[in-house]
Amino acid sequence: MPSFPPRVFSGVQPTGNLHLGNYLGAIKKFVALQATHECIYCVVDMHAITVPLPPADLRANIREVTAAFIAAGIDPKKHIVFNQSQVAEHAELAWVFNCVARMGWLNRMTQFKDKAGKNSENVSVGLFAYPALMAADILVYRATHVPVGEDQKQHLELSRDIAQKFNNDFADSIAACGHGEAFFPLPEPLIQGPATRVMSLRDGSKKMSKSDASDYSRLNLSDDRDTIAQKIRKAKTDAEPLPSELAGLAGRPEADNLVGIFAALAGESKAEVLNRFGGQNFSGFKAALVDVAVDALDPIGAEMKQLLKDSGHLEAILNDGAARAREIAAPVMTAVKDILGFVR
RNA sequence: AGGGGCUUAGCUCAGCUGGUUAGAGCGGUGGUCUCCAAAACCACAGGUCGAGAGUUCGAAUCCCUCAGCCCCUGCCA
Repeated sequence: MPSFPPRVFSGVQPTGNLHLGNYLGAIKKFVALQATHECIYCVVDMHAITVPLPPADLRANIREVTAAFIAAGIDPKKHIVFNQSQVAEHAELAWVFNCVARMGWLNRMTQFKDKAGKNSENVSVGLFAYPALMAADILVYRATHVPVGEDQKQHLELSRDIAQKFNNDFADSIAACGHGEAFFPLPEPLIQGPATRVMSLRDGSKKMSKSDASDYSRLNLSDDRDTIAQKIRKAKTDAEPLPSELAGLAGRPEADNLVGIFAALAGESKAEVLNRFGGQNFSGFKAALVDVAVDALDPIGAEMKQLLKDSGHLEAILNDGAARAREIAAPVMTAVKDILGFVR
């Protein structure tokens, strides 16, 4: 396998309010990677329409995710921030990958099975083909590293399968076109730091989700400080005081979750947090948690509000990012056409 | 395309042969309780009954048209 220059790609779907899970699980990591990698961060609006979404909502959500990227500290000048639909090469390569991927591979995707549920006959073809578009998102930049959460790992593995099958099926043509042994890298997951799986504030066994019926289940990036405080105060706990040791969190999902959130926001380990709060009541711990949560989230929310006031500025950022993304994607797509045998 | 079935609260569904302010469970919101929560209890909110037209004193319920979805049988590629 030849080596490819390192490049990070990741995307966030503009499908609803961004919450703490999105921030700790993705955006915060995107920010950190800027220091060490060339990064491309994409608002994947084409993925958002695999499920019904009113156009006005989609438009607003794209701006919101963009604002969150910037507010959280992503630098759109040094790196690339854009929305997917502006770079047609994503769709173009996705079609090619639809023809590389096998039905059987996609049938195994647990996220599809979850989302489709018993309505599997009634969901869009796009939802089924989603992983092929995701593979195209990554590989149209020949990205080598993808920061993903646990839930996206299976999709990334599929991207690797697609890249490998493409390299394999067209090996002769790839070599003949002067690309050596492999045209696409096999993108690797970047799962760094403690696994920050943020759970619902109402049920420690469920992931924090934008679709939960109760807004008390999540901390939104747009929540003001009073809302953050109220949600934490109402968060589910249990009857015991906090343990002093990590082992004491076993079987206590809600306590574990709150400690995990505290640790992630304060930049400490869970053990350090327990060292400090072990033996204390929840009311005291929650008060401290409100402080760290407000310190971490309120500035981002405030900056987002500012940015959202000027949609022209946000669009300029997206347009500029799209133009620079296209410069990378277009030659890759041209090479793919040559490899496949398309006449141009 | 033809035949059959379905469409009632956020979700799952009741509403018999037309009759007063359309219900339940779950979920949601508020309250009591609790170190904060949970559980429990109390209260509240939310539906133009898929859309439109019609019969009738009166339609979720009957007739017609349309749409969406599901199943079966075909047709085209």
